[in-house]
Amino acid sequence: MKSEKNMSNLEYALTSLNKEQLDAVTHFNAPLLILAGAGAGKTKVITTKIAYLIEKGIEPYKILAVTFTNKAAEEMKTRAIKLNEASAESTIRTFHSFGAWFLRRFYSDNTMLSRGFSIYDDSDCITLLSSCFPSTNKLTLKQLYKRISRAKDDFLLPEDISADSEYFDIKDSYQKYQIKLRETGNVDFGDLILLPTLCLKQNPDIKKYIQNYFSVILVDEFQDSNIAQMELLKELTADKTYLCVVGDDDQSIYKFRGASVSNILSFQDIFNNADIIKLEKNYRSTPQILHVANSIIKNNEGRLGKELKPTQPDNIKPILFIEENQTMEAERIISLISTDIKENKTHFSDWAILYRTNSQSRNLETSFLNAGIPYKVIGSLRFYEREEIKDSIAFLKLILNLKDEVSFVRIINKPPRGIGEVSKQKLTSILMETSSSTTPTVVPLELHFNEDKNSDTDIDDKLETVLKKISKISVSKKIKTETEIFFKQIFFLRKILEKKESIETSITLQYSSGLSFFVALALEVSELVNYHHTQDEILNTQKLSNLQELVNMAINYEFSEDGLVSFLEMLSLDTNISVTQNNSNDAVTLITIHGTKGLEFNQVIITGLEENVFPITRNSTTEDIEEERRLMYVACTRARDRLFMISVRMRMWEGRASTMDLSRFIYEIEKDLFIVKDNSTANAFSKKEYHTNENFFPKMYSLEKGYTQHHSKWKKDTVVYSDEYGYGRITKCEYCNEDITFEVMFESKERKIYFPPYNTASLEIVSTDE
DNA sequence: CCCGTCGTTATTTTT
DNA sequence: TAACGACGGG
Repeated sequence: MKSEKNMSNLEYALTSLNKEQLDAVTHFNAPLLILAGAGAGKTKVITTKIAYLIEKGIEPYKILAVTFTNKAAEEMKTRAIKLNEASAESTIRTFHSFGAWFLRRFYSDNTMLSRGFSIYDDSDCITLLSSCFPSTNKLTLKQLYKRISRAKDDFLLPEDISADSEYFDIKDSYQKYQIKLRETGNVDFGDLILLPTLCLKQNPDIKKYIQNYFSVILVDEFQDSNIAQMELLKELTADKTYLCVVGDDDQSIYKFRGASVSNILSFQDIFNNADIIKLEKNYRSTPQILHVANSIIKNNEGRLGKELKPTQPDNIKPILFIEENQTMEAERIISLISTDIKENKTHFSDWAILYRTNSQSRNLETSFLNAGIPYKVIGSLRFYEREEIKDSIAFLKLILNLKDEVSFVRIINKPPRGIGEVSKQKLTSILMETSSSTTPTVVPLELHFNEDKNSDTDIDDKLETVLKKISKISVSKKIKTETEIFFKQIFFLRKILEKKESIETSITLQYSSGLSFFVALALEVSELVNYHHTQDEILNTQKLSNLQELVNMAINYEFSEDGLVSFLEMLSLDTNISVTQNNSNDAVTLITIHGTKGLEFNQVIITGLEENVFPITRNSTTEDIEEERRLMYVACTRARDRLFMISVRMRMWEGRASTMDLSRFIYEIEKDLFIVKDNSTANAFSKKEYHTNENFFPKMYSLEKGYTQHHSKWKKDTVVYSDEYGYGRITKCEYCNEDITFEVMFESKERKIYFPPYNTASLEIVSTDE
């Protein structure tokens, strides 16, 4: 029996829908394509539909909903649960995380995947390629990787590529790469779609099982799906499966990544008797904003054709500011935001600043810092792409999968152990070679349910084998010793992870508080903390605090092998972790237009509206321009209340100051639909004041010397004060030889992990309870 | 093998 | 401009 509250939530949601939306929600039995314009209540329809289907008797676990971004999946889940708690049991994931879920569930030795396989990101893959083709330069490898990825998006395996294919020239390299990738036991992004699809095609039993398992499949942002994803969808869908996809051809902005709008166009051909419902009423933006958006997008040829119809009350017309340079651009933004907050008492978080390329966020950040405006940058300097984070992740990955060559090469000489390129080569060729002499299969031939995790051979035996191998390699004694120590560290941590109690050392781990302690311990043992700490002092960087952030992120994961696997999976798939300044919730959002898909803001400022910046026109075809135009359309339709656009006359671009032309998109907007404020006079310069004060940032840490006596200093129940988080109490201490790691629960309810002396400089002891 | 210096090059967009 | 790679001396 569902609780009354849920019933009424759903009922309320149903009554708030318009006719088309209600039709879409209650539609069943035939496949359904929903064509929904921006702001037409797409997410509302999908989430209500999930709740509705459950209400009508569909078992929640039988519902699969896929999206393209983690943010969207997250949002969908929360909203569906709000309407019906039972939908917590539904599978709501991104396409890629569904693929990972599938592969882990149907893991088998025959796939050549390691049990705890990890996901190589682009740069990992390029590293792998360079080990396949050592003499090829980076740029060529990058392009090669791009094309291999496209081939995977198009659902093409090396052996499928015929002489007349556009991919024929990369056939052999692709083959070699794929074999090498299988040898590492890991996967790339493309494999996350490709391998499950192949698995289903080749294993009728699994296909039957999974088609039976999911009886409803919902897909959001369908316009961004590629051929391989469509192929996967076909495999997942049986005749009796109810399939419903939602998309908007005008918002297709991922063609460069292999997305194919043909999926929408041919939907009715592939899925027979499919119905189509159009949602054209826009509930998000003012009429003035929609007029601008419509007048831009209508310049595209080859649309399915639909126009957003406004429902919101009138507001002011969008305004275009023309400024002298990028400094003035930033100042214009700051003045818009701060006057509005003063006069209308709006919040920083109402505002989003949109740009075409991540690099454009830099200018804005420095100006915001100087003006004291809180902001968060989504994406840009990807957290997980930072050197110290990648190092740590590589080490953790290696604990799970010894065959991970890319991670091994990355980490074996960090901190510097005197192992250079030549020795690395020798080590990898011996250590990473696959145990059996069987030629690796590119394609998984047979998968079975991963129910019994066959207890692998004894860990100590494995270590013995590795040590024996090392002893035979022709490298210096010093390197041998270092490598041995390295692997002993790995195996030691592996044992801790598996909670093999046989190790009686001075360790008293409580196996609590999630994965954080394990991550902290791994960073200590690997000496990465020590190393990056020293680097911080030399380079005046903040690597250590990033490492701490990584440790803290692990707190919600289970302290187990599975916990580590999911933690690493999240880090590879959830790439848009935001970097917040001032630790404030009320902050302006800085984001690329691609990143805003599915989001909405009260106030939107689109920056850099200049030719070659937006649209970017480097060897671009009409098709590319049309995609840029759709991007502009997405940008405009993010705004609820007000839309601002900024264009500058002069911009630092590609290393030099260049004179810019107004974006062609500006000329496409009919004149009376927007207001122009041109501030680009020569005297605009006189107002300019540069703030290039290098000493603006206080030193983050005044580091204590003396590495001893941490045991007695940091004890359970000690009350501490941190500049950043306020007052807190030490809730847990864990010891490993000389090292101590402890957890602080702050009054703000935030939990943080500390590993003295590295990150305790800003922590003061207030009192000890004794 | 390590690290510093000099010269080159770069800006799409992301799972 | 700044960030990164190639190269050479220690």
